Amino acid sequence: MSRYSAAEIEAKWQEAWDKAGIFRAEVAQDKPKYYVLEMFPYPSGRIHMGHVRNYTMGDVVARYKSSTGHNVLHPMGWDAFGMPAENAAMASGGHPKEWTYNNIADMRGQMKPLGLSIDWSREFATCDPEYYGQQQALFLDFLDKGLVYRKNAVVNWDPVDMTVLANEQVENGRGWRSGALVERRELTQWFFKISDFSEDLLEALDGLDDWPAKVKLMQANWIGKSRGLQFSFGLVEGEEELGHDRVEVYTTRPDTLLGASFVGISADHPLAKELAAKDEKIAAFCEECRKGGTTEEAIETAEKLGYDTGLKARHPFDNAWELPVYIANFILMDYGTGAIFGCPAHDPRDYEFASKYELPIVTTFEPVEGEYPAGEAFVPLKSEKVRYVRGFAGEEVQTGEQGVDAAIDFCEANGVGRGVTKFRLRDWGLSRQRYWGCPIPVVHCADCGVVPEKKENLPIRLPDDVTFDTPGNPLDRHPTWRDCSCPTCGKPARRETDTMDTFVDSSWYYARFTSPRADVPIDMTEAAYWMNVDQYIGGIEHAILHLLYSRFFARAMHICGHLPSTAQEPFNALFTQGMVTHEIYQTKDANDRPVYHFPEDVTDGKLADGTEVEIIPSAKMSKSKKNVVDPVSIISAYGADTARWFVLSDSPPERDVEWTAAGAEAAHRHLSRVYRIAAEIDAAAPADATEDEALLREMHKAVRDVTLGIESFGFNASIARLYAFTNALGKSKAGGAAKREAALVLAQLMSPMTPHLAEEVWSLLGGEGLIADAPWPQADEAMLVEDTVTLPIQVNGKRRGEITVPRDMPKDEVEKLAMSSKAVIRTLDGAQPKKIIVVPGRIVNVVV
RNA sequence: GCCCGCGUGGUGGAAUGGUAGACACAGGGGACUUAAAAUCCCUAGCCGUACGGCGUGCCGGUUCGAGUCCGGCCGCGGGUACCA
Repeated sequence: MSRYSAAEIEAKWQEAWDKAGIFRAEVAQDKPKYYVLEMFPYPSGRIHMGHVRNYTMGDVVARYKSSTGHNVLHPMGWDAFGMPAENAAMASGGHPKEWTYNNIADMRGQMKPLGLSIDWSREFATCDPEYYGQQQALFLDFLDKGLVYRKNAVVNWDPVDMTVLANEQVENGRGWRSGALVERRELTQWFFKISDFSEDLLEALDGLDDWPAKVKLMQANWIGKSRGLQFSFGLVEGEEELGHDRVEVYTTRPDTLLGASFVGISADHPLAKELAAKDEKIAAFCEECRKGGTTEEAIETAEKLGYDTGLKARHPFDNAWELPVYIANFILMDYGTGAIFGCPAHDPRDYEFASKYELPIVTTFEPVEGEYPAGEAFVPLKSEKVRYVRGFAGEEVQTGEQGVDAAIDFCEANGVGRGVTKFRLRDWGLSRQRYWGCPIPVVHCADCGVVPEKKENLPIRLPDDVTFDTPGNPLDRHPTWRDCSCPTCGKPARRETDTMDTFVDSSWYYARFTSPRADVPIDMTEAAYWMNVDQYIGGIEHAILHLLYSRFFARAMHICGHLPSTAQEPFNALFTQGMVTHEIYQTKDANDRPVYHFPEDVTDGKLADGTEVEIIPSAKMSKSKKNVVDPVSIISAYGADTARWFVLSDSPPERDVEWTAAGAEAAHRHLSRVYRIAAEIDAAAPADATEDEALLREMHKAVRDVTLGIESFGFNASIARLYAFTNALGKSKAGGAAKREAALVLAQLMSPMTPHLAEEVWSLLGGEGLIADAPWPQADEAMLVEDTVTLPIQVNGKRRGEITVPRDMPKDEVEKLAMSSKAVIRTLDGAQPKKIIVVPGRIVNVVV
């Protein structure tokens, strides 16, 4: 008997699958289709365990669906544009294109040995001109339909490198290379009108039954629908001096209007700009407000700063009541009207601000019962009832929600503003001042203005002859690339040098996979058959942006005739998987700074020279912490099936999984055991045919449980069940025929996770054809029914004993039996039960 | 700061509101072996010699019954619109 040799087996079966071409997906109208997609990888150059886990999960689904009669589409591609390629070019002088395509070749080479059931004929990279050219065509169609426009928006500006920085390139408010203090600066940028779809994107979440509730909640909060009051404060100084006689504000808490203590405006508000033009101190303060990065986090956590403009605003309910007007650094021009009224008593930010500038804090409502909180803003849930002490509409005691509604009604009736619905969702700025992205296909003409490029001129290709020796966008400083002629008038003109956000690339790749070589963005016949993605799998980090942008894109593509209306929600089911983590091994250098060590250099908590390492609990694998395990080395040591089995076995798929060397060895030992059990089935062993039924019952239960596990993404549960079934098979004294049947079914149940080993066992035991082509086994209901059940017996909710009864025993008989059991008699000790609860087939609880 | 998650033995984890710890790792004991490896069997939450008590991050609540539901804390992770 030969031993389990993953290397031999895996190469053999991968070749067999290739030869049979079974993963090639083609339209077949007579079969139900199933489209499985994992979020495609960024080509960093090396696959990591997270990829192995993500793609193995997709592969389990793909192989399972295929064996249940579906025509499966399971493609793979590369999210190939982005900053790391440019960073690599800056660091080591290469070219982003060369770097990216080399990385793709490397990663493809590392991925293929995993034995994934992928249709590689559909592979593409988003940096292929054939892909981004079609993306440019989509952009032009969007432009034509009014879904794209230009406006000013703020970016992180590095005043030393004279370049725009990404948020991750800003560290503690400074540019990562220059170290200069970053400023917010306005640029004219291209935008997608995603805000036109706010209501639809929000409402359609309800229909996404197979999406995680948390993702839908996050998206709903992100879209942020709110109802509030828009009104204006009249300014005490008239418009002769200012050009402004009022400040328009939006508030979601108009019920607290009598608690107003100041009016705040953004440093980018037109009024602030006007004041800044006349007053150097105000100008300097507005500059101060623009310091730091553009992230919401940076703005929200920065110290609250305000500047009293000296202007006064009149309270809308009382002309004599004057409020100071402040410019404040925490008010965003992008949201609402760029101006607020401050109600310190019921808003933490306003409270902090008012405390700092010694502004009044006026309570408008109190708790119905209990203490009013001291030293902080009182902000109960809007659904909670409060007592209004400075209310002006509705009941004295009502919920915040009722108070807001009543306040809006009152204000509208009295001519103070109007109730409006607003969304937090902002339009999607897609301009990037970078080289390695899809060029925006428009031309700037001195006479015609901004003109779309002609479709027949697409793709607008990136030039290859660029350098990265100086900061900034190489397209801007290229000697000739910008030169072109105006598509409208033919005169010399200049190309747009902004490229697209890489989120654009990943917002439609799922649709392009249905017709990856089409000379239009999407072949509608193919899309009609293959869309939607039936199961999408990827990381929770994409819960908001990528998925929201993709949902918008599918709608926009439909409007432009590139997707059927049924594909406007492109992902039927979503699954978000956890990360692969590993413990971290650390020692300290002479200066007490941490030094990290690779897992392969640590044995029993010691380095080769005997130095003890400190073990830090598991964290996401990262190169800087050296807590990485390379899938390539695992595959060469144990085989792909072991890696696949392990990443699925130890944790629920939505949670993180910790990679441990011991776990990987155990996985490999188990697979060897399965191989050995299968190989030994033919050998003569003492057999007892009366054991057959017990084994076959176990088999049918395993079929039921493993199938249920796969269908509900409980891969770890399926694997636990497979361990148990393997143990039963290993110990069984049943006859050869029953064992052979059980082992063939075991191979089938394992085939989505460990396809190579499954094929080997299948062929060893005389299975017909490829296991990858065999139909999924069915559980026989008759074999699943148990005659008796064991019921735990509780007294006052504590378990005191158990009884075994026929499964359909009537309640009162179960009750009698329970009451006469030794455990109950002893525990009751003569006491009379108040109540006896019998849950059939589940539990008996005696309450004293 | 704000939004969303997660927290169970020495470890990874299991558990439609119904026997907490399935399955596995590490551990302990044993069989086989001259010995080892491999394999197989048994054992195992914690405390207590038995009966028993305590246990799912912490505090409180709902329930006959809570890991699971509700409220409040603590810790960790994801997102925060130019990382992908």
